[in-house]
Amino acid sequence: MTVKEQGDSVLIYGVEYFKVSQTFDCGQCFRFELKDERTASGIAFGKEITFHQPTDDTLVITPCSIEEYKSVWEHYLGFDCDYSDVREQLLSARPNDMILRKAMETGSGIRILNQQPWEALCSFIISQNNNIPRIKKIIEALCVKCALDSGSDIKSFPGTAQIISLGVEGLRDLRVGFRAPYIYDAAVKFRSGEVDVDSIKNMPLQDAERELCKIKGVGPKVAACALLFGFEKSEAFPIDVWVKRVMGEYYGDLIAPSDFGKYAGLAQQYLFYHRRYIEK
DNA sequence: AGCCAGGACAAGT
DNA sequence: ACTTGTCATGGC
Repeated sequence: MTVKEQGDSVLIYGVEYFKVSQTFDCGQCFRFELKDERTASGIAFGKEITFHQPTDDTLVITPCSIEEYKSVWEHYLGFDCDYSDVREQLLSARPNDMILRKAMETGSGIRILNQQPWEALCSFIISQNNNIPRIKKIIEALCVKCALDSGSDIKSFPGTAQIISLGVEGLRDLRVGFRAPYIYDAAVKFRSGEVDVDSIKNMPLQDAERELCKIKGVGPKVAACALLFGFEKSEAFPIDVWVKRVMGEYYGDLIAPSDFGKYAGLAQQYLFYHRRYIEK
């Protein structure tokens, strides 16, 4: 991939295995909207940003400098990862898996985003027993409320301190329902360091999961999502209702996450996307 | 109108 | 160790 600066944008050429539409509309992040099939706008890392893909192998990031791309967006987008190599490793882990092959085709433009740990965890606590449109709505309301309270002009994802000052009742007012004490407990444990981001990143998967599950309202599924999307755990494998369907219908429950190897999380995302795609 | 949603938890087998 | 009811809310 080659990168160059042009005006207030960064242009990237030689993009592979990436589609704005699939990556930002596959249920892994909740703060981006598709303006059209080739454009997504939203907020991440406290910055308003637009990703536009005029052709399949070109990406335009606005506003952005080369330095910002290198320090923020390259890793966020997973552009520092060789997807043709990763996909080969997936295929060699499952040489005769025609379902996975098919799913890798339909979702070939999905990349796992590297989101900020706290945002990922908090978002997926909100996601439990909830649907994607409403998850987005709640997160937006939360960000608007906190931006208002702090007098910020940009709706950054609120930090743990802001969540704590909202309090459980303040969270309830945002219609998060029974998740209010969960979000609050997560903020407290993150802030105190009882749950520590850096040490979790350095733990093996099962230990990391156990750490996150010390938070009230965080179970195996929410933990797996946070680990995959926010803690760079490529082997984390979230099992929600859709993936459960896939595993039952296609594999007859005769498969385990570890069968997909080191990049099980990406396989999961392909399968999740494919199964929901078929439904529509 | 009623079922369901990127679940977790407590209580009951 | 598995099942079941409950939780708050609104999208479809």
